[in-house]
Amino acid sequence: MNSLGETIRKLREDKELPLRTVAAFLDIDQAILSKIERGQRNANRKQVIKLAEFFKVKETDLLISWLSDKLVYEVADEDVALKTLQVAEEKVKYNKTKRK
Amino acid sequence: MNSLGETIRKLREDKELPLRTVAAFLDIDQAILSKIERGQRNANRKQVIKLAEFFKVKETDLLISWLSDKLVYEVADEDVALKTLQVAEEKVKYNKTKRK
DNA sequence: ATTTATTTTGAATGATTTTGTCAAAAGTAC
DNA sequence: GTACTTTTGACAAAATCATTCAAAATAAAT
Repeated sequence: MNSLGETIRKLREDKELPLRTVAAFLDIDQAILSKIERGQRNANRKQVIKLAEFFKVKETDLLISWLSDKLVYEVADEDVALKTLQVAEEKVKYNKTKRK
Repeated sequence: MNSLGETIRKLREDKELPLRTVAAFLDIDQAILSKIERGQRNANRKQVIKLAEFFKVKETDLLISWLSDKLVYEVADEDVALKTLQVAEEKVKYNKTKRK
């Protein structure tokens, strides 16, 4: 249930790699990676995919972690956060059946 | 389970009001309202609140509808959409307990 | 069917947000 | 202390988003 940032920081530290190394692989400045790891910046899809490749973890897992972070952020200061997520879920389910 | 746009279009048509009238109340161009009703543009919070006032419906209901639309949009083309929403839900729940 | 009212579209513009770079400051380990 | 890593914040470029406007399309009324 960790954020993407926490997840990749742990992966990186377990391998004892500096930000520099991972950032180079992603082709971004290490400052950005630092911010991503601490949840100060959002990664983009390409970066998430490359991170999965780099750390050899399931791409889908990382994508879900990343996307759900974005959703949580979007409803963060709403007291209707939970309700909103539940309604969104129903809408997605409904769209699924509807589409063809 | 309707989108915000569908909801307010119905409200407006039931009262047989032109876009112009509602748009004037919101202090926006009618073109924008037209787009909002058809889901081509996102409303902002202030507009949603004014819409609730105008149509005399529960502000919270409209806000949830609006916010959930945004979430659905964000995960729309993901095949992990549902999973993502569920994970987001867990994260929100977790944050709730954590935050004192 | 012509006129009138309403709605939709899209191009242009402006504002805001996002994304990134860089260099200096802060922190860690030796 | 020095060397290395991480964090910070100012700044610029790019991308996204909101808005306006006028014209085109649609619908309604007579």
